[in-house]
Amino acid sequence: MPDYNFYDNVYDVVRLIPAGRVTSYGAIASYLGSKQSSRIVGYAMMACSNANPPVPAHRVVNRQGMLTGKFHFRGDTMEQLLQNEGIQVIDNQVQNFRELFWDPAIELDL
DNA sequence: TACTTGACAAAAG
DNA sequence: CCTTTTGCCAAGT
Repeated sequence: MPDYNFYDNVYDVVRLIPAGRVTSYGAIASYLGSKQSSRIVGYAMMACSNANPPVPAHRVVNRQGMLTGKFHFRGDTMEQLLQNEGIQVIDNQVQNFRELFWDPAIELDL
């Protein structure tokens, strides 16, 4: 059971993201220990649809606050989900991203 | 085992 | 602000 996979680690962090907040792939990767693994985080998100329980991938965006993976969603779009949590999204971009940013390395750790 | 792909990030023009 | 290039790591073929 203690099979520590990179994916599970990512899912765990993403699930800890509070509603109304967003984070970046790099922040998660950095929290896991390797900021350069940011791509792997996105890769894990691609398979998040197969994860149980499902992770709030809509709260994970790139460093620009842009909804890069909105096309990978099925049914509801990221903007819909984010706006439902009170996040303003315009042109596939999170407004006030700087304020809504949630860094696990700062919020969780320490 | 080697090559390709990818929901990224940072730097350069 | 935008596009292009480079690096980086894991998974799939």
